[in-house]
Order: sequence, then structure tokens, then C-alpha cells
Amino acid sequence: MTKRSVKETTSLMNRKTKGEVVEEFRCASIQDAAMAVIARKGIDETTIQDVADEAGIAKGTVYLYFRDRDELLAKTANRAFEKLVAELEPTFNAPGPFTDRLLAVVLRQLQFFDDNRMLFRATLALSHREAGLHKPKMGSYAQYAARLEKMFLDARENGEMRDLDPLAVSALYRDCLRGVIVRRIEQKPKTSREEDAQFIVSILLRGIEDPKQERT
Amino acid sequence: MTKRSVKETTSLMNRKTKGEVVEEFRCASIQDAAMAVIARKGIDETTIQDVADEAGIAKGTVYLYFRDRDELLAKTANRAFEKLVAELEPTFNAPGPFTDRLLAVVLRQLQFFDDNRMLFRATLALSHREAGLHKPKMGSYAQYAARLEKMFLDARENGEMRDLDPLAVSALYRDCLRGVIVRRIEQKPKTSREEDAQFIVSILLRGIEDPKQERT
Amino acid sequence: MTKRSVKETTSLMNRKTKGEVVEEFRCASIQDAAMAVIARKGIDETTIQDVADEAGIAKGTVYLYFRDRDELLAKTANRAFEKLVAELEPTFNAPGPFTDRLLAVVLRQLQFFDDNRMLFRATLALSHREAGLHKPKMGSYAQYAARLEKMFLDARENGEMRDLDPLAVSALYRDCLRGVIVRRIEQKPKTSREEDAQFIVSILLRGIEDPKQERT
Amino acid sequence: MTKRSVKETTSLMNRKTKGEVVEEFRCASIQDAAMAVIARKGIDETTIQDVADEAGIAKGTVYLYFRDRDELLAKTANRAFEKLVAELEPTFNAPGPFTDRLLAVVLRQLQFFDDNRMLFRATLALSHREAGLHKPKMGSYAQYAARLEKMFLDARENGEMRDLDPLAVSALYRDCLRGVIVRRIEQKPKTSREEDAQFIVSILLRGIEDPKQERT
DNA sequence: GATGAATGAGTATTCATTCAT
DNA sequence: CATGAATGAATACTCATTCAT
Repeated sequence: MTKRSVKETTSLMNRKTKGEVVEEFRCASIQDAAMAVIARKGIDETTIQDVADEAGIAKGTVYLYFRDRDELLAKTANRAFEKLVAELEPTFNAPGPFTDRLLAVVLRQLQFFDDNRMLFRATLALSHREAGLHKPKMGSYAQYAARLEKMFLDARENGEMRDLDPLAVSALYRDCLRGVIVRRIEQKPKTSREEDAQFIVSILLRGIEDPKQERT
Repeated sequence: MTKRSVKETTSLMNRKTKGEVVEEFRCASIQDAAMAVIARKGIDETTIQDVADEAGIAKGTVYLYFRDRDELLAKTANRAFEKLVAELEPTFNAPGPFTDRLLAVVLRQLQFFDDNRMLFRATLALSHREAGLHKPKMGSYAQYAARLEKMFLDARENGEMRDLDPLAVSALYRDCLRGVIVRRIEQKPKTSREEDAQFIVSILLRGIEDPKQERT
Repeated sequence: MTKRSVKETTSLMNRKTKGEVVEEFRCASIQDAAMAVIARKGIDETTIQDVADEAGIAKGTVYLYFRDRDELLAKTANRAFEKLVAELEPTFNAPGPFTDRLLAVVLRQLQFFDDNRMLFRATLALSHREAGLHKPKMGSYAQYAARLEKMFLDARENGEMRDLDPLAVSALYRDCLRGVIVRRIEQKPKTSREEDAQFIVSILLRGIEDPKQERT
Repeated sequence: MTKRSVKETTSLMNRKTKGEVVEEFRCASIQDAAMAVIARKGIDETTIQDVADEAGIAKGTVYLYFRDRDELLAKTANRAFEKLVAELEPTFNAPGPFTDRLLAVVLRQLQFFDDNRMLFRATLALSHREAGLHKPKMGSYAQYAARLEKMFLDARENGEMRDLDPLAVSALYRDCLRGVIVRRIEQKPKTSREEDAQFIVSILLRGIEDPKQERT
């Protein structure tokens, strides 16, 4: 068995070739750099040179991994939301009553962006862009939205939410959270994460809950 | 008495010099043109040439009325919100219970932007920018926000809202409305203006109302 | 009658406005510069910056008169052949026997490019390009070719050329002339213009003449 | 006896080392690839990457066999003309009258490029370049030109051509052939190879033949 | 030897801003 | 005042060449 055979075998075993690993690492580095720059300068002021400098590589290298500026931005947007979805997934799946889960999700999301304001600024800047561009399968933002919607759908089926459109509710939820996070980032947050989460949840929950079901 | 005093005096006499009138007219034309272009192309794709073309004047003329691109954008943002505030003012001041007033305001605002999507797109695109730039006295957006805050403050004092921070509530209100309008503009609205208004109000109102005061 | 009316009237009178004159002058300057640079460096090495430098203007200015590099090159090609056609026209139309006219045309063309080697290099470099690009009406090169063809057609009708396809003959004529001029430009010409012209004509004329008609 | 001598000896024995064989094969592959790409895209649009892809090797490998892009192009030009010369050699050396030989050469050359248009396009694109670059011994194009010249020199000595400069005549011959082939390649040839050959020969032959010697 | 990732100099193009008319 | 021609700084993208593996 030659070396090459070994390589092919390993490849068949779902283990990534060295090249693939390096490639992914590079892509990730560049996207991280892109997110950092976007967070700092805004999306339209972000040049390829900025990104390359931030990543500590040459400008041309960026083009080895991304066709052009647009592809870099699109894929970076996707990646930002993938991180968010991955971060929230455990909380979505946690057991317990809807009320608690909602609060936990809000809190987790606030925490996530408090921990990584840069990412939020980038995420925000990129969220509009994600709409228009390449949708292989489903954009990560759409995935995030869909996951939220499911949470509200479940709540309705469990009689924890009155007869509202889960799609519309999840959209409203995102609107609120978006706003709160923006304010937390732009102004020095005067209120604690917990207070902000409580505030949102207290309003939304009362707003959507089934009045027949009394709060404890 | 200096020249400047003279001018101010005339101004106090409510008579504008011909020059001032022309100047204001020009400024307004240019800003209208700017809003139209921004609504169409987005803020970063909007060039001075675009604005000049839209206004039917020469590029250089823009610089007679605005120091540079940034000043034009800042003043245009201001103007956009002034229009909004003027539009809403009667509704804010209408008599009647808070519940009705809230619904009326939401409806009015939805209507305003349904009637003039262009303005909303521009408003949205410009809202972020307004934060960072020149704040002589108070930006029009801040005025709009303040007016909303007052509405909620009054509601709290009248026992129509529980003990929540009016500032935070007004912010949340804006978040929700913003989201709904964006969706109305980006997708063909499947729901009527009234339904959307009812939806927002039904959630927010339940969310913020004082449980001791039962809804009728 | 207002000033504006006057202007319009003059315009209607086929008199160019000052602006048009300036524009044409600028275009011509830039194309001249382009031809000079192309002659020196070849078409593919010619950059917009080169042309701007040669013309003594800023790079951006070029874009005021030509959409992009391709349009500049295409229009420059056209212009080069227009000059050539204009130069040859009197000779084509001169009276006298075909033999004399052919010699005169060859001589005139050799002279033209001897006087302006730069133009020939540019012409040569651009002749291929002319094929593919914008053909409003008829490209100047095609006009030149057509004019040649007509000369041979007339000759055949006058019995000064045997029954050959004028199109093919004119093509062959251009091939020969092209080659001779290339060699005159690339090597220091060891032979006089007259000798070269005589050489071409002596071969082509014998080659195409009707043997029934004896040369004098 | 040194190592080098050994090598030379083997060489003299007409046996090439394995390394030499591989090297020559690689060089040839790369040049073939280069010709294919040049024929397709033109010389200035041809990148090293294109050539490597066409050859199915890595880009860096090209640099193992050619110092740089220029050397690759120069040697490729040389090779293209070597093929042409080899193809024509038998025809040049064929016995028989000049008239027949000229027709045969023309026909053979038309055929050669009809069979291999790609090669002609490359040849054409490369012919200019050959002039300026590295001339080890004598460029293949020059060899081709020299072989033509000799044919006309012989013809003159045999009284089959009047007292014309063979150099100039061979140049004119090449001009004509070049043009005809270009037109055959660019337009769908409406005339047969034989007709085109007859056309050229009929004109050139009459043009250069000694009038004292009558055509049969 | 072969590879291809990394480099960076070079080019076309855009656009805010200035200024002579 | 108004104009719009001219400017040139800035940026996305290409590609020949090098070099570590």
C-alpha cells in the first residue's frame, strides 16, 4: 500500500486531508479578520486590504479563498449567523417551561453579543446583505429565524401562547432583541443583562401569553 | 449693530430676504433629491452626482449649500425625521384613552411609510448616521423618540402602563414598528395595515399595561 | 429673443457650440496621445495612465471622454483609419490611367506612414481590434478597404485588370503594402520609397493586368 | 574520462539519458499547451496559469523548464516555425519546374494551416515576438524565410524570375500568404484551397516571371 | 523534482472635491 | 451664483514569480 493509497483511504474515512484543513483554517482566519474590520469600520468602508492587513496576509491571498469582495462578505455573513445559531442551539433544546426557555434564550443571546460586540456589529452590518446573496440550502440567518419560529409554534401548541402567527411573533422578538442589543452596544449599558432580558420577556410574554393560562 | 444683527432682526420680523428664500428652496430640493436617491440605491451607493442629477442641477452647486457629502447626509437625515414628527404630531396630541392613541399612532406611522416607502428606506438608511453626526440642539430623530417617550410617560402617570421605564418602552416600540415596516416594504404585505397595527398594539399593550386596570 | 434662443438657433445652424468644440478637441488630443503611446509600447502595454501622461492630463479626465479603455482603443482605431482614408482620397479620385493611379496610391500610402510611423504602428496594432468592436455605420478600416476594392473594380471594367475578384485583389494589395510598410518601419529602409512602390506595383500590376492589353 | 564525457558519448550514441527524455517531453508538452492557449486567447491574454492548466501540470513546474514567461513564449515561437519548416521541407526540395514548385509550396502551406488553424493563430501571434528575442543561431522563422528566399534565388538563376531581389520577393510572398490564411481562418473560406493557391500563384508568378520566358 | 500557496506590484475605474469661466 | 471639466486619491482585482513543503 503506497502513501497515496493511504491518503485516499483516510480521505474516504471522512477525515479531511491536510490541504482541506489548512484551507478551512485560512478561510476562517480571513472571515474573522473581515468581521473584526467590519465591526470597526462598517461594511462599506471595509476594504480587502483592511481585511488582509488584519489577517496578516497579502491582499492577493484573500482572492485564493474568495472569488471577490462580495463572496467574502456573503460567506462571512453566513458564518456570523452560524456562530450565533450554534451558540443558541443548546438553549433552544433545553427542557422546561416555555417561559424559562424564552428567558434563557434572550439571556444567552444578550450574553453572546456582550461577549463579542464586534461580532454583533458585523452581524448587524451583514444581516441585510445576507438577504440578497447566494442561498445554497438555507442562509444561516434564515435558519436562526426558523429556529425561533419553531419555539413559538411549540409554545402555541402547548397552550403557552395565544393564537398568534409564530412567524410574526418570532419576527417581533428579533426586532426587540436587535434593538436592545444595539442600545447595549452603542451606549454604555446602564442596565444589567438580566434586567434587559427580564424587561423584554416580561413585555413579550404578557403580550403573547394565553390569558386563560395564568402566570404563576 | 452688526450686519448679522440686521439679518436676525429681519428674521425675527418673519420676513426672509429673497436670498434666504431661494437658499432654503435650494437646500430643500437637494435634500429631496438626496432622499429619493438614497431610497433607491442605499446610502453608500449614493453619489453627489446622483443627487445633482436627481435635483436637476450641477454637481458643483451642491457644494454651495452643503460643505461636503457628510453634511448633506446629516441634514437630510434630520429633514426626514422632521417630516415624520410633523406627520405624527396631531395624532400624539389627540384626546382619548391611551389605548386608542397608541393604536392611532401606530396606524398613522404605518400609513405614512406605506404612502411613502421611499422616505422610509431613506429614513432607515439615514437613522444610524444621524447618531454620529453634528448635533445642533437636538436631532430630529431624538425629538421623535422623545415625543414617543412622553406618550408612555403620560400613560404611566395615568395608570395605563405599569411601572416601566418610558424610555425603554418607547425604544422597544420603535424596534417593533421598525421591524414591521421593513417587512411591509421588503415583502409584499400579506396583512392589512390595520391587522399589523392591531398585532403590534395587542402585544405591546398587554405587555405593558397595568394588570390592575382591566382592558375593556 | 433670449440668449438661450440664440444658442439653440446657432446650434440648428450646424454651428458647433463652444462646448462641442472643446470636447472634440479633448477627444482628439487623447486619441493622439493614445496613438503615440501605442506606437511606442504596443497596444497591450498601453495603460490609461500612459495615455493621460502623454496627453498631459489626469487619468480621470480620460474617463470623461471615453467610457473605458476599450472604447478609447476602438475609437482611436477608427480615427487612425479615418486619417488614412482622408489622406488617400484625393489620390483615389485623381484622373489618369489605372497604372498611374495605383502607383500614386501606393506611394502616397508609403509616404503617409513614413511621415508618421507612429501612426502606422498604432494603426497596425489597432486594425485587428477594429474588427470586433462597435460598428456604427461602417468602421473606417472597412471604408478604406471598400475604397480600394472600388479602384480595382473600375480597373476591371476599363479592361485594365483581368477577370479577378476585386475584393480578393484589394485584400492582396493590402497584404503586400502592409508587409512592405512593416519592414520599412522595423528595419532602416535600405530602399527608397519610390523603389518600394515601384516594386509592389511592378509585381501586382503584371500579376493582375489583362495580357490582351499590352503595357506601353 | 569525465562524467560529462560519458554523457556526451551516450549522446553521440544517440541514446538520451532518461532525464533528458523526460525534460524534452515536458518542454514539448508545455509548448504545445502554450500554443493551444495562445491560439485560443491571443498572446497577451495567455497566462502561465492557463498554460499550466492546459498542460495538466502545476504552475510552478513551468518555471522548472523556462526561466520566465518571455523565454517560454520565445521558445514556443521557435518551435512553431520549426514545425512549419519541417512540413514544407520536402516540397521545397521536390524536383520539377519553379512554377509547379511554387504552387505546391503554397498549397502545402495552406493545407498545413487549414489542418491546424490553432497553430497558425499561435504562429501569427508569435511571429512578431520572435524578432526581438533570444536568437540562438538562427530563429526558425528566419530559417523559413531564408528557405523561401533560396527558392526565389534559384528561380532567378534559372531564368524563371526576372531580376528582382529574392529577399524582397520572398517577403512579399509571405505577406500574401499570411493575408490569405488569415482570411481563410477568420471567415469561413468561400473558396477552395486550390483556388486560393491558384489565385496567389497566378498573380505572383505573372508579376515576377521573366517576360522573355513565355508561360506554357 | 513537483507543487501550489503566498506575495505584491501594477491596472482600470470611481467619485468627492476644487476652481476657472 | 451656477456650472461642469479636471483632478487624483483610493480600491478591487490580476498575474508573474518565489519558495517552503
